[in-house]
Amino acid sequence: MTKDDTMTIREMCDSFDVTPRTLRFYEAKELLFPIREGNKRLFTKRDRARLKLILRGKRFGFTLEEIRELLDLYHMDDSQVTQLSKTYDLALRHLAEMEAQRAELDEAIGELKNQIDWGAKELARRKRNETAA
Amino acid sequence: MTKDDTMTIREMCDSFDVTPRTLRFYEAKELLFPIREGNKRLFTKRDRARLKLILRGKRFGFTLEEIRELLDLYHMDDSQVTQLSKTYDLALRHLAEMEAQRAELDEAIGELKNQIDWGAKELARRKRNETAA
DNA sequence: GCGTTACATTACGTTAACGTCATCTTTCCT
DNA sequence: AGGAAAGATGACGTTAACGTAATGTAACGC
Repeated sequence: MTKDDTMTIREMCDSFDVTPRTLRFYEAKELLFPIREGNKRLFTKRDRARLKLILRGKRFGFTLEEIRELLDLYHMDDSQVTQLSKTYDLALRHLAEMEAQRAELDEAIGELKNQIDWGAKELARRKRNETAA
Repeated sequence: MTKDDTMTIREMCDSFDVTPRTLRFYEAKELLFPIREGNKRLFTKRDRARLKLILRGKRFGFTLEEIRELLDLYHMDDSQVTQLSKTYDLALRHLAEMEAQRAELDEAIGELKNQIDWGAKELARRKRNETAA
């Protein structure tokens, strides 16, 4: 990482385990805004923060478009505050969605554990029978 | 639902809020196994249980292929127990993945709440300034 | 000087998960 | 009988999120 706190595309790829194509794609979709030095991209701290959120959002099953809208909340400067309340509503909806997701995840984990217990017993039973035979 | 506990494709669609195309697609992918009466599909209780799990899995971001493998654990009869330990391992991996997902989800919810609080304060500040002006 | 990286742009290809016709039976109603 | 209604099959279309190949250029090592 250079002294001016920017990273090349390769450094970004190594840090976040993504391909160059992905970063260029995200720029085209206006999720990232690397500055240019000549024609080379330089990714700022802001880009890195955004990318972290993008990758997290993806793991939760949000689309890039949904993520793009949410990112505005995290990186809003004074000049954009006009849109704040709209974004604020969006964030609340996402929060509700995520908490519902967590509730269902808890339930699913419980059920899966039950099945695994059943599987464990089943394995034990088979072993007994083998030994007995 | 008929007396023999089966449902037509339409009843399934209404119950689970999916399209006929989706159910036929899942059958083609061997996720569901409706029986046939003439050429009409009849979905059993087992199909309904599987569909519920399929839709849940999708909400958690699993692919249909991943889900298909997991379904075997939930619907294993004695004749299939040979593959049990393989499926058991798979289930354990999925469980680990889901618990990791929950941990990250908790963190993300926390951060999002912070941002929302910031947004709420920002809105309040703007309102004060408007009133003051 | 010049070859090898490192990066760029352009453009066509790919996979998953269905959507959307178009065209046929089967069945039920009047 | 005859015409909707429900369901089936087959095939092509669509979107998201990149992959991949072709081609071009700028800087760096020796």
